Amino acid sequence: MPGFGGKQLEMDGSIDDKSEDSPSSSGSSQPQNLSTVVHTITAVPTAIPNQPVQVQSVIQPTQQSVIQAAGQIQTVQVEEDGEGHLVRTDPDIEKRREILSRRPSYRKILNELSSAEAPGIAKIEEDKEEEAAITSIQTTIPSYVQTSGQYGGYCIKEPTEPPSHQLPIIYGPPVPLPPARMQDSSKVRGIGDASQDSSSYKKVTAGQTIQIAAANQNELTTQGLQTITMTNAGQGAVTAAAMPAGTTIVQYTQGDGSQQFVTVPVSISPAGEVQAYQIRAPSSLPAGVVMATPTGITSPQQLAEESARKRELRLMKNRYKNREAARECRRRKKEYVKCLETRVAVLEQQNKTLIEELKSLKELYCHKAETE
DNA sequence: GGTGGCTTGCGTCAATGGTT
DNA sequence: AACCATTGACGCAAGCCACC
Repeated sequence: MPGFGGKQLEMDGSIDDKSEDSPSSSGSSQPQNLSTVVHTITAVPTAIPNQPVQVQSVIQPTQQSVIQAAGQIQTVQVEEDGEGHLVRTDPDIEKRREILSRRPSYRKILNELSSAEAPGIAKIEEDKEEEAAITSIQTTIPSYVQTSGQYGGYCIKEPTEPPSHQLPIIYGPPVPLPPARMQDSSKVRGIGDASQDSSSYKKVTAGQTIQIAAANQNELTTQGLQTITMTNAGQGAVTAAAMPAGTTIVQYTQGDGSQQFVTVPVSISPAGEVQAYQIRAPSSLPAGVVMATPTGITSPQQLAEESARKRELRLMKNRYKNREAARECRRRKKEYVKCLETRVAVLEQQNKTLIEELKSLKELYCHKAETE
């Protein structure tokens, strides 16, 4: 961190470099979120021992500024000029202001701390290379496809971290599992949170017929879906679970035997018929996820259902990535907290040392005064 | 043993700001 | 505008510990 090793102020860089009484004379050029300037005044001795203090005169508490902006504290160097003014010596003030205008991230903060502070503190690493090398995700076949048992749903195993562009995302409804399998419930996630009402999910048992008709047959042969062949109910491989808001997850088997799922807004008639929908695979969706768009939506209810379906699709898309992101975020946060704790320990130790030094100097002074 | 409180970690969603 | 990265908030589950 720039400024370590010298007399430091924790501030946002908005100290006026020369003005006497109006430290905010440069405020007009500051980002708007720096408006909450705290004119608390304190000095922070450097955390790095053996570094020369650059300010010769003792800076009184009233001459120092701590300015917090957007939750981020920046440390800069200042020196006192001959007239008792604080003069900032940090050369790239503008850069700092730019940085401060952004939302702080644990990665940035910790990296700044690490780069300038203790060499022992490791930087938060960028994305590891091995993550890009992982290419597959294990999936298990839905239990209600594998067996004719009473429990529907399927498990998703994620032993590795596939890159998003290769992720064959497979989603499914919440799974009511027998007690013996509930021990693994943390790995069983479906569309919607487990906390959501699963009563609206229903299983279409083998033997029922589900027809999904494409408005344009070419729609099924675009965007990498050339190999799709639906297995029909006669093979017992087509299942559907009605989602909230009238959408439905349809699972089917491709020609190569792999499982695929389609979310469609479906109203299944008592006769088991399904309305016709366009099926397409937008490029924005991960591999393995196709989107079905109902044709001729007119009523507000249908619009609401459509928006709910779109929302679910969006959440589907983001779920896996965000899971990984949350892990990383938590890891960075922990590292950041550890770093802060280390820094606190260093500063406490230094404070002790300074107090001792002050004591001995006082004693020396008193002793000298007595002898004179 | 079992029960309740606490901590920790995880997955998910939403909000926000940056990037393309 | 759409997409992406980051992070706070929330709920849940598991582990731990003290207490009964």
